[in-house]
Amino acid sequence: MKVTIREVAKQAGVAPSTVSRVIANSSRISSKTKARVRETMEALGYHPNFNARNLVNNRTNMLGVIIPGASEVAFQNPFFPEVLRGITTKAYTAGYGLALSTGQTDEDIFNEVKQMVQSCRVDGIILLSSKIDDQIIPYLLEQQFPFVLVGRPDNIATKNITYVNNDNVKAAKLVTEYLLLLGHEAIGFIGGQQEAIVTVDHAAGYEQALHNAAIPMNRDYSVYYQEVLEGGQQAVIELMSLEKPPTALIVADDLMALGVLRMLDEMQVSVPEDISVISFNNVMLSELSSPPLTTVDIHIYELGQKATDALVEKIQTPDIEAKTIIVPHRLIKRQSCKKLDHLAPSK
Amino acid sequence: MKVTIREVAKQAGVAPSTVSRVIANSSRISSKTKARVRETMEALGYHPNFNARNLVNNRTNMLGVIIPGASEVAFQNPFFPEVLRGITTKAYTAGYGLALSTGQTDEDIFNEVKQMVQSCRVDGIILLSSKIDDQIIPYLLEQQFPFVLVGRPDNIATKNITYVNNDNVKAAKLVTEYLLLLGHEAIGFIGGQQEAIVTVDHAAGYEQALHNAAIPMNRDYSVYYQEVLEGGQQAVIELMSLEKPPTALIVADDLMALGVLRMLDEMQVSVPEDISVISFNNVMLSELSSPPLTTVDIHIYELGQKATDALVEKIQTPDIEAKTIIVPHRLIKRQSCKKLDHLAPSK
DNA sequence: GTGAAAGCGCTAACAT
DNA sequence: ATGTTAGCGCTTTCAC
Repeated sequence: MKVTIREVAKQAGVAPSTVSRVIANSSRISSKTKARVRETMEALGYHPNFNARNLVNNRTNMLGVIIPGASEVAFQNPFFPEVLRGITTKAYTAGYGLALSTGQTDEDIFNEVKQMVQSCRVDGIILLSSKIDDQIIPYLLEQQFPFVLVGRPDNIATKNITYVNNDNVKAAKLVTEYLLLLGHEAIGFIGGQQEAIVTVDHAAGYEQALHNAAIPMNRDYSVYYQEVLEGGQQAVIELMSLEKPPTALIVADDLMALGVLRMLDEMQVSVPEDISVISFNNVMLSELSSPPLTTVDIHIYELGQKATDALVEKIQTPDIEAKTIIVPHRLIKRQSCKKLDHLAPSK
Repeated sequence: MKVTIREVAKQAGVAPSTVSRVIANSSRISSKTKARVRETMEALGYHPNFNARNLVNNRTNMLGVIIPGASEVAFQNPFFPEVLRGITTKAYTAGYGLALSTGQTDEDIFNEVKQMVQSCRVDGIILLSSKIDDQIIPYLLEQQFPFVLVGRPDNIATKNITYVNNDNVKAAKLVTEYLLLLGHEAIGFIGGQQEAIVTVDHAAGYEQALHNAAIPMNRDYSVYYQEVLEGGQQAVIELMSLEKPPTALIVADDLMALGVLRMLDEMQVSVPEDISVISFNNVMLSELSSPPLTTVDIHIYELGQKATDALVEKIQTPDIEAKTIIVPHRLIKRQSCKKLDHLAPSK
């Protein structure tokens, strides 16, 4: 059936070990033999058996990519395809294949990770965003298995974790300060799922900015929704029915912001005239909404690339020390925010 | 380092083969031994070595997923994450892992496919959408390697290809007829990349409908763009600057339609009052645009699921004959289409 | 510079 | 019902 190293050897009149050395391009094989062997490999259509190599080398040249929570849900958000793009390009150039997690529940996924690790399916793992009380990270640490995290660990103090993240606290602070500068004080905060670390960080940045501006926190102004699209819509209902509704909204994610815009539109509240909206991620679609969204570009693609680079490095240099890579963010001003009216010159 | 089958055997006082049989849950092992062996496996933290198994079994329990063209570009479109979701769930329940292609150029990808096949990296392959003159399919056929195609083969007559598709001709016809019913005759067609089979089918359906309605084709009304977002925008410029611009637009994809809406908005052309827009896919976002898009739901998620089911079946029953699975489509009427004014009762 | 042989961890005859 | 043994296809000492 499949052509093996022995047949190549026989055909080329050398020993199997020689063929193996040719594959590895060993320096102690005469270029003449190399040429001859390569020729027969070509002629016979030889391809090394991946599993046999893996078995003896204890390597797979595969990277595991763990999509958190339900990939079911995750894939609804352009964040994941976008990191995947970044991962993909770097994995390709580094010569690694990608194995995707398929589990839907946290438990399934944890089992998959164990599988990948224990059964030598992958050489390293990329964890896409972490949640509070995650059990995967401690496990990987204990196993001393190479991995990188996109996002940050629950407890920053935890040593030996290489992660690639944005400074989400600062980004949220920036966004809040921007709205404050525009004269808004009643600023609503629509966060993503509460267990997500990014949500925690966003909330922290938001609070810091308000605190620095000496604006008292209004608990009613902070709401959290897991569902991206419906979440945005429900959040608007919740916030806009307050006695004193906010004049500006910080939204966890562009997609969620689209839901927000939609609901606002239905309520005949116009953006940015009646209310300002700002969000995070700068997903491709954010410039296509009406109005185009003011948002924070977090360079998702780069997160994926940097994570992959770091992982490959870690695999190839096991003793390398853990790194923290912070990808910068950037405020993209478009048309969804406006100075609060009573501050406008016309007043 | 890792604990092997021998150690479990020794520890449990049995032969390695017995342990192997316990793993396979062979019926000819006493339940007493099974229990004992399982216990020691647990105690020692044994996990079977994936590569060793693969080597002897010639299976990998992995499915290759080939993202066409540049995954770079592909991932910008929600279509791929969405099929992936479908694939993911079914792969998980069937006990298969997923290996993603990472190549960016057609050539890279073709090499990856060859790798996957020749080096026994995967048991089967899912091809996500096909192009004209694709070289992968002939190769896979020649190798007699299990694969399914999402989309349809270039030449339907080609035998032995299992594929999962929509009836895109019919869908495009439906859409055109719907617009005709609304009184539109000047109907623009904004297609995706011309080499994509889906584009060819869409164009065919569009032409059929016009033909049946005895409306002469206006060549200027058909334009093709590869880029999803900018493509939509450019297409609008091209079509709207015609002497007699269309009163309705058929757009290859929801995302592209968002680009179309955006540009129309900039031109102060209002949808659906001034022009009707209809598209394909019913991606989650399509109901969030303003106005919400009338579109054809092609059940992308189901395409992924069905494809995976078919592939798994094919792997497990190699001699099964090729199937064609057509996933039904459905017109989702929202607010982007309207009766042409001169037909309205007020006229 | 090249060959012979052992072994990676597992499974599947073939014994018993 | 369980043990023995021979490989799967490759790499890698160790000889020469």
